[in-house]
Amino acid sequence: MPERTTPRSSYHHGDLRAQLIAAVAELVETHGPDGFSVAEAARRAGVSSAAPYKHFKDRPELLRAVASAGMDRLRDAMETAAARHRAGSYESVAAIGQAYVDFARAGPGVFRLVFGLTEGHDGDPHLEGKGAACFGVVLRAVAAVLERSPDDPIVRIRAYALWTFVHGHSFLTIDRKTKGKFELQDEWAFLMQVSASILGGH
Amino acid sequence: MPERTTPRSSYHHGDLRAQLIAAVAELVETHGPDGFSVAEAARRAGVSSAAPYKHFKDRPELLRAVASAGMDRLRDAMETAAARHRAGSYESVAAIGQAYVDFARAGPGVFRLVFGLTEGHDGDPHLEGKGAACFGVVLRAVAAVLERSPDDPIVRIRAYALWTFVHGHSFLTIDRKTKGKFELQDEWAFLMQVSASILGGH
DNA sequence: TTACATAAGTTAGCGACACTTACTTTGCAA
DNA sequence: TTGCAAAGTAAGTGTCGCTAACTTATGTAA
Repeated sequence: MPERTTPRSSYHHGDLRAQLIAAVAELVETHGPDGFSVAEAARRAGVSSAAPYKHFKDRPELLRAVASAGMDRLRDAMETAAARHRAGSYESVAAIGQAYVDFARAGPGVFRLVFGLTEGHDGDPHLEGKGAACFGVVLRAVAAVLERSPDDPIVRIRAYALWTFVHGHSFLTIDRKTKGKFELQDEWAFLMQVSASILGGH
Repeated sequence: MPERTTPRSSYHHGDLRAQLIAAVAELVETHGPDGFSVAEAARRAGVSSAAPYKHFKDRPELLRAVASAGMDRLRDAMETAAARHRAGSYESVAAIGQAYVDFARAGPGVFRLVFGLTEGHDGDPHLEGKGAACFGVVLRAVAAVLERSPDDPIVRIRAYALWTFVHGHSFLTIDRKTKGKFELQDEWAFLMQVSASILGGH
């Protein structure tokens, strides 16, 4: 466990904000969302325990920044995954779902943070905007399949149905509630089948 | 905000364990999972801050007890809901889902606790058993619809698909990510449609 | 180049909390 | 009645969140 990633030569750190976010993301992953402390993150970045408060108002704001960064990575992963398939194909939709699940599996702590943070942080417009952007990726993919506008209610409700499915599967997966019900290749088949079933439904 | 529910007459409390669990459940609901403190719970129960440690090893064990009690209530609600409909009907399955969502909406904090606790509390056999019992309710209902054994792989996978759907919808609902996509009566129709679609699928 | 406002660090300290230890009160069983 | 274990208390330790007051570096304007 590295006490400090890059030893500091000067009085000023230069990259503290980003390093704090990274440290917290790591801590959340290993010690759980409540098992992290601002002090410990500061220690890892090699600064005093008061330094973080020059960059973040308080502990929740730091957590929110981690969640925000996580959402950026999630949206990026979804977009990349979708782009690997023909627009309008079931595969493109399933791939988005696969990226979602993979993201959750790769960082359960951050994933939980991203989707469990609305608790005390109600209605942060910044975070809500990023959430909407993520949903937008799904909307566009579904719209392409159905050959309709992303604003069409039918598109929205089917996209939502897909989202709930994938979201639930992700959560149950990282909570280990699945207990060997699915193997890796089965998961892709599962996602494809669900996508087709929801998008092809009458 | 009541400082103490039932004033204590004797030195011994008599019902501290249960009152602590109730106090924590309330605190989790209002202040979030990390916004509660053992000290505050003790204060509400009218005892010293050291008293809880006569009943619970540490903070996580107290949280686990709250989650465990929550799971009991959830399973009970699911069973009650299922019993209100004919065994083998789609309604019985949808009703289980509705009970699940209602439970989440009624107590988002506890719900999140129940399904987010596997984080640091990996593999508590007690909790896992209760989780399996909840899934058992779904399994039996699905088995009745499909007229197969609850151990049949087909039953298990369809029950799992339903679970992911309802679970995802619950989470997105309490996270307010739905933003007026569904009204109350629409939700029942949604659950019925999904149940029929998954259980009636080829 | 130099002056200086400001950004970004520091130490010191307060109150709260998790948890321990040692002590006290009480109910119950022999 | 006595004695013991269960269940409470008070006091203390180390950590944490956060603030206040201070110091150091940096970029800009004269």
